[in-house]
Amino acid sequence: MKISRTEDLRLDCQYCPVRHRAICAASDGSEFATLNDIKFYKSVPAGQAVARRGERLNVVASIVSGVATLSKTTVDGRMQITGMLLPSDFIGRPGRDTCEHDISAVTDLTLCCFRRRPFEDLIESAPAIRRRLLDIAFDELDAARHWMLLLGCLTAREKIVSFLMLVLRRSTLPEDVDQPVQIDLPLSREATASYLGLTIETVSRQMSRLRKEGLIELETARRVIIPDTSRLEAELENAD
Amino acid sequence: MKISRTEDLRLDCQYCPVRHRAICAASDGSEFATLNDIKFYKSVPAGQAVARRGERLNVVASIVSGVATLSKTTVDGRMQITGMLLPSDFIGRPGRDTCEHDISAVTDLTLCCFRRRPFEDLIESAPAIRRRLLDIAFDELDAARHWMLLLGCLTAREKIVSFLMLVLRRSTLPEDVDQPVQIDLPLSREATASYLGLTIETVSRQMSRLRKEGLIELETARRVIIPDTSRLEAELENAD
DNA sequence: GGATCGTCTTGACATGGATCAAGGCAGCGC
DNA sequence: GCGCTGCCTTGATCCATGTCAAGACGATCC
Repeated sequence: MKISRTEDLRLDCQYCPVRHRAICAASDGSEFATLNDIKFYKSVPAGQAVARRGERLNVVASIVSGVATLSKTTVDGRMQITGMLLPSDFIGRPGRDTCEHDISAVTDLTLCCFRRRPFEDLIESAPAIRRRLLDIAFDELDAARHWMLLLGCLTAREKIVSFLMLVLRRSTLPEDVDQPVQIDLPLSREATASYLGLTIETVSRQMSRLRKEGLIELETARRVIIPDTSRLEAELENAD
Repeated sequence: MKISRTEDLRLDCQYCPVRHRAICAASDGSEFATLNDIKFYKSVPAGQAVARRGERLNVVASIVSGVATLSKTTVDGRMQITGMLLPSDFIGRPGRDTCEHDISAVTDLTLCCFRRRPFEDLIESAPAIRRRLLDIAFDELDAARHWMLLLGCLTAREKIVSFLMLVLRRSTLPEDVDQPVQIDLPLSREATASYLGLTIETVSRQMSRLRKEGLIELETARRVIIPDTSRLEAELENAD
């Protein structure tokens, strides 16, 4: 995709919903002003590719709103989603001009973009951004390795529960603990299956089973109610 | 593990076998001199833990020689090796004082260590080190995500072939292409199984099958001869 | 309402890899 | 030599998950 400037769509950074978690989180003063100055917003509609593997990618970006996936596909069509990108997550790699993954917009997406070259220069001169970037990279690395444990060792049921807990953690926090919580799954069954290294049928069956056991309720296929968070989490007592 | 200074064991960096691939690769001049100055070597015997998950780790290090693994274990004992660390690979995380993984010496290990705090300071003042560190982190992230494709989508046979190709790539380069190549597997069957998300029996069976098909020869269980590299690689035509 | 389409669920069956169990083989101490 | 011990291989069997197939459900359009 050619990412081009979407004029006018420029929220002032100080009102940005991901101000305190994104790449800019640790910046203030002139660093923050510079970021505010050189950023530009970009919208990507649901279903569209943000970038494809091997493609040139001359921007880096933070997700302001929406959900995207990182994925890889074998030549015969098997796909693995290697990351689910939620608001505040970072896209792109400074110092590398081609993209290692397919990046897809799962929902409509708002990206806060920076042209790669100026951003790379900024890294050199802006210590808070640089530290945040390094921290983001290592956090992502830890998360990826943790996901390897899930893919390599966990059962289908444990994978599903892990996924639900992941979505729960990244959701807007429930005000009351021990109250029933409602979460909206960001991914379709197909994408969920691909993320967990399962098939769509297995995902569906395990969800049904959790429902029959009363661990979750399914208001719709994508809207899940968790009556008792701790009981669901207890399903992971052996995993994790 | 308490990593303590091992005096006298201080090779001059300019003769270091991993000089051009490790964290120091991009450094020269005063940066390089500083690294040379503050580094200390540490030996870890085969089988011993370098660090355990959750443990405090006040050093970062490069592997000078030997092989180590990163792994995670579920409470009920299922283990996933999340990384195989070979000479020049980096251990530790600046900005974080506890270790996310179990790190084990597979063979006798020589580590080139830096105390974490001084190293963190160095990152701030030494641009080449900082850039190299960022690059290492992103490379590791790409590798981890690529491994997720392997764990989630590949068959046992494809996993084994991928592993053999990985070892081949990281081995001392064969002078002649299209000549039979001999590789020594750094991991036991058990560790290999854990790395690939398989059982030891499946690893053994797939190795035997590749042998019967003439794709590999097994001089011993750990020493593999690949008569025709391209034929083995062709086994991955659908994967990867 | 009915037709259509995409997504999800459910059932029946197949199978790749796990599990359980036995034995081989090399290295080492005696 | 002999008996360990650790690691690896092989065989028999099982089972969790994949595969194939049929519907169910909800949204949208007419």
